[in-house]
Amino acid sequence: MAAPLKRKHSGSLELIAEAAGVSKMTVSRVLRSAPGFSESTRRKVMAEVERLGYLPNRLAAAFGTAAASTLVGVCVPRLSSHFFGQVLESIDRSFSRLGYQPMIGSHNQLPDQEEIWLRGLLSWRPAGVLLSTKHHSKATLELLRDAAIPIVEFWDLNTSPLDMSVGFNQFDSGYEMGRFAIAQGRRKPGLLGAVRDLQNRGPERFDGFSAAVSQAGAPLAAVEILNDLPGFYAGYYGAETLLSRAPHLDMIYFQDDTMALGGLAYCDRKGIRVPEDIGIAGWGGHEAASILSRRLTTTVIPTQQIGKLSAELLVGRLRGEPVHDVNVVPTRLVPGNTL
Amino acid sequence: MAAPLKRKHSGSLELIAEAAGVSKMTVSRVLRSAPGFSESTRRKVMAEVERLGYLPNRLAAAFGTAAASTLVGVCVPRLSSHFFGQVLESIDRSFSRLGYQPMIGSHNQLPDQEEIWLRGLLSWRPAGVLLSTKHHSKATLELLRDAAIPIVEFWDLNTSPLDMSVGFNQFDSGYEMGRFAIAQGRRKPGLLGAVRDLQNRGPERFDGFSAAVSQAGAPLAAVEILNDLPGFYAGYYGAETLLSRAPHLDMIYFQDDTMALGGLAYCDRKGIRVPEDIGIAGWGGHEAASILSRRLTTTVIPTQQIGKLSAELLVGRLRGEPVHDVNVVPTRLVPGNTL
DNA sequence: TTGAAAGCGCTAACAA
DNA sequence: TTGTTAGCGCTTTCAA
Repeated sequence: MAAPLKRKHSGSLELIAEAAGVSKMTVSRVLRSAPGFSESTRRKVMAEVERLGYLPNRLAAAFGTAAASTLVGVCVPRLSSHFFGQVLESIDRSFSRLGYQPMIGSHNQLPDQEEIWLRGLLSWRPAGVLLSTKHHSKATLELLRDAAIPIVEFWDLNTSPLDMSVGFNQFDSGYEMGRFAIAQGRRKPGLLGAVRDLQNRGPERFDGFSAAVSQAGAPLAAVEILNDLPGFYAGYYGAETLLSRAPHLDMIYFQDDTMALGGLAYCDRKGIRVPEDIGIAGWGGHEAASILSRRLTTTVIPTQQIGKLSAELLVGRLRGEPVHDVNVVPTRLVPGNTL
Repeated sequence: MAAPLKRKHSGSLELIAEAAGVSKMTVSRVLRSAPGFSESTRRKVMAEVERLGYLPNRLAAAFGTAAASTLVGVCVPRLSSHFFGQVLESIDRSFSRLGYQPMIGSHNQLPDQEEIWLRGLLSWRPAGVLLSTKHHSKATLELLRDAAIPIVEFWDLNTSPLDMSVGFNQFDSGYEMGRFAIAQGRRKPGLLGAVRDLQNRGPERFDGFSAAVSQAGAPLAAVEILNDLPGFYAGYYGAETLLSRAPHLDMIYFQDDTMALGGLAYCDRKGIRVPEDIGIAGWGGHEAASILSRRLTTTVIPTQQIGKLSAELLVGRLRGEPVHDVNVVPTRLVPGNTL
C-alpha cells in the first residue's frame, strides 16, 4: 500500500496547532495560561482559536489528568425546595464564576439515595463534592475516602466535618427566638413541630428555644410534634390541637414559616388576636411569610452566603489555598408583627 | 537497565480482568451487557467486580466513544424557581432511572447566559440537551448545530422546535380561563400583568383570554401591564390601580398566582367581596395558592409530566426509538372559590 | 465466545 | 521558548 494520505488530527488542539504553525503542546499552554510561550506565539494561537471557534474538550483533559477536572458534585435534599433552590442558585453562580461545572443531584433525606448518587457522580471523577447532610451511610464514607477529593458539608453546621463544613447553628437559632419571645413578654410558650418519624424530636433549634425560655423561668407550657410533613395544614390543625390542650398559651414557636402561616390562619378563623392574644413565630424566612398584610416574625437563613462560601471553600482547597474547616454563618431573627 | 518490574494496569477494567482471568475486553462486554460472553464468564467477572468494588470511569468511556456518553445538559431560567424546581425534580428522577446524569444550569432569561452555559456544557461532550426556552441567540444555534446532538425544548410549547419539544399551549391556557369566567357570569373582565420590559405585552395566555371573552361578547374592560416583576406587591398595587381606573370590573385575570394573592389581599383590605363583588383568577398552581382559607381559581401546570416526558423523549431519540417531535401537555384549570 | 490493537484529545515529564 | 513522547481507561474493529 502506498503512503496513506489520511490527514490525522489527534484532537482539535492539533487543528489550531497546525493553523498557527506551532505544536499542540504550545496551544495547550496558551489556552491554560501555563508558563512557556512568547507573546507573539500567544497572539498567533489565540487568533486561530477565535477564527476556528475552538471548543475545548474537558472530557479529554479531565480524563488524561485528574487534577485538570473542573467538575464538582452537589447533592441537596430536593431540587424543588425553596431554600435549597436559593442555595443552588448561589452555588451555581459561584462555580460558574470560578470556572467549575456543578453536577447536581438530590437525596430526599435518604442516605441510600445519597450513596447511589455519589457512586454515579464519582464515575465522572469530579474534583470535589458538596453535600447537604451531616450523616452519611457507611458505604458513602468509604466511597468518599477512596475518592480522596475535597468535601464540603453545608447547610446545618457540622462541627466535626469529614473535611470542611459551612452552615448555621440550629441550637443558637432557636435560642435566639426563645430570648426574643421572653423579651416580648411571653411567659407561656408552646412548640409545634412536624416530623416524618416520631423517633425524631424535631430540629435542634427546638432544644435551643426550650433552653432559652427555661433559663428565663418560663419553660415550655406545651409541646406538640405531629407525625406529618410540615406545611400549612399541619400548622392549622396543629395549632388547633395545641390550643385545645393548652388554651392559656401566649405564643407558639412553629417548626417553619408555612406551619406558622397555617397557625395564623387558624387564629384568624377563631377570632384569636395575633399578637395580642397569642404570639406566633416561624422559621426559615419563606417568601410566603411576606405575602400577608402582617409580616411573620421569623428567622432568615443566609442561603446565598451558604452557597457562595461552600463553592469558594471547595475551590480554595483545590487551589491549595488555606481555608477554614468549620465555617459558621449566622441565621438572622427578623421581627415582624406577629410576636 | 534491567527489565522493568512495574505492574502496569491500563485502567481498573484491567484489574478485574486479571483477577477474573479474562481480557479487559471481556469484562467490558459483561459490564455493558454487550453480546459475546458465556454465562460462566459473566459470573466470574461479576464476582470480581463485587469483590473489588469496581467503580466505572464514565469519563474514559465517553471520551473514547462519544456515543457512550450518559451526560445530558439541562438549562432552566432559575434554579430557585418554584415551577422549574418541580420540573428539574422530575427530570432528575427520570434521568436517574434511565441511567443518565444531568448537568444543570440556568440562564436567567438572558440568551447570552444560555450561550455561555451551553459552551461550557458542550466542552463535556454531552449526549443531548434540554432547553427551557424557545428563543436562542445566533451563536447558540450554531453551537447546537455543530454539536449535532438531540435537543428538547421544554416548558412553553415550541411548535417548530429545533429538534423536539414538550410543553403547554399558552394561548389555550388563557382561552380556557376566559371561557370559564364567562361561564361564571362575568361580563367586565380585566387583565393584570407585570413584565420586565414594556416591549413585551405579557404572556401569550393573555391573548387567549382576551379572545375568549371577546368572542363571548364581553371584551376586556381594562388592561394593566406593570413594568415590574410579577409578585405579591405588584398584584396588590396593580389591583388598586386597575380598580381605581375601572371600578366596574367584575373579575381580574392575573398574570400568576402570587399576583392574584396580592390582588386578593387588596380586596380583603378594601372590603371588596371575592367572589361576590369581583372574581379573581391566577395562573400556575403555586403552592401558596392553597395557603389561604379560600382556594384560588387558577391553572395548574403539569410540571412533573413536562419533566418526565422531556427526559424520556431525549433518551428515546438517543436509543433510536421513534418519538414525536412536538408534544403538547395540557394545563388544567382548577376552580377554587375566588371566581 | 474471546482477545489484541488502535485510538479518542489532552497534559505531565522530559528533551532540545 | 518550544517540541516530542507516553499514557490516562475505555470501546470499536478486526482477528482467532
